[in-house]
Amino acid sequence: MSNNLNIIIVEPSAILFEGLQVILSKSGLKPYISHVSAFDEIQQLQLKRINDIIIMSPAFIQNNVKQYNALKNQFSRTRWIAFIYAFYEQHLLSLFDATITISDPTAIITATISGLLNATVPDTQDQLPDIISDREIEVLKQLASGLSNKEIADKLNISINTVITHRKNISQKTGIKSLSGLTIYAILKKIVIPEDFSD
Amino acid sequence: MSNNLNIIIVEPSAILFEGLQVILSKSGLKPYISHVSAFDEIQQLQLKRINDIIIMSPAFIQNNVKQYNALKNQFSRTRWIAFIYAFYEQHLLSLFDATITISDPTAIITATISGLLNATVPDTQDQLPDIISDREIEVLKQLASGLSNKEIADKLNISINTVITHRKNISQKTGIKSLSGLTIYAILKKIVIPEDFSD
DNA sequence: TTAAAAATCATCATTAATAGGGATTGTGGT
DNA sequence: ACCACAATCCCTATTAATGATGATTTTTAA
Repeated sequence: MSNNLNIIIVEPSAILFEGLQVILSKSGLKPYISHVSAFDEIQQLQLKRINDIIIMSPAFIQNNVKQYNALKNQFSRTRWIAFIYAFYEQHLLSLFDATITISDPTAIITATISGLLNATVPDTQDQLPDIISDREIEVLKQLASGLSNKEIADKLNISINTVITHRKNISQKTGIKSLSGLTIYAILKKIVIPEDFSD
Repeated sequence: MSNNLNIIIVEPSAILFEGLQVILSKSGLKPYISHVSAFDEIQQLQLKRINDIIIMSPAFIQNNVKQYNALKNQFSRTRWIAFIYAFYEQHLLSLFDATITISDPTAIITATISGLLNATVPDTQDQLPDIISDREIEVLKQLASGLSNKEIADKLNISINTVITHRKNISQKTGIKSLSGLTIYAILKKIVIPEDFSD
């Protein structure tokens, strides 16, 4: 088995890419590092070896899990490392083989990658269940944005009864009954972004 | 005026420090860069020149605004740049002279620093006002946790009328009427933490 | 080609919340 | 002593939301 380690960093931020590159270069793993800025560029790559590692933010796959799973199947020997600098849900992180955090010291990062290289390839093919439907997400979004059932009905051009039904289904599926709970759920699911409401 | 730029990066993350250092080195500003890991270490530094720049996360001053303001007074010629890789409230960011985001490209970062060096020193001494009272915060917390007016009344051992009044006052002070809006406000003000509701 | 979801709409009774208004007591500051 | 504000309480009318139950029409996946 060839020994040269090939790391692809998928990261639009110059700071993060450069920082990771420096840390990895210092690690003693002597990796060949390449850089792509966008998730879509991964498809153009040729990844066939067990020593291929992709490091990227879970943000890329957040609304793209299907495409990610397809890529994982296509590049079955590749190891995928989540590079975390914000909160992500556990089920998203569980789709990766390992995680690196922005605050990890060099030693931990090196150990994480070494650990991956020595480990056997796991084939847990967890699928994260997108519990709630597209329309329900739309309703939840409006809900978390502060609109009343009536306002949502008007905005989405549906009857208020439909909104109420959607809402009931959302509550049933998530087990969350309170509006504030649903709002927090919407934030955690990145259906709404708190920053957008700074006024 | 001496021309040598002195940048102190206050950043515990090795990745972020290294990344910033690479970007800054590439910038053409030819800075002398030093590294401290903790906020407290700033006090030990000797900063007297107008070409001293501190780059650090707003997280350091979040619960420490007084100490930060004291340092700003002590090192009055120093420029302070917020290094952002998470959401921070505007009033916190306004305490800085400039901001750098993790996703900023090299050119923007260079321009930000150059801009600071050419600008006159502003002396806006904003203090962040805590608009809502202790009891109101308590009510808001319960509200954002999903309790109804009645439940809050029972939990805090007050009448439901009092809860409603508190709530009215909160809405009046913040200008936010919807429960979801108040929930987001509570999250932004760190009155509740979304991660605590992962169930 | 079916069966299972998703998306739509509805009624009725009950409970919760909102928008007004007003009131008392205590405390900290000038 | 006075003012501002926090914290407490109350009322009424109106609007909004919930729970329970039911149904039809599209989509989607096996």
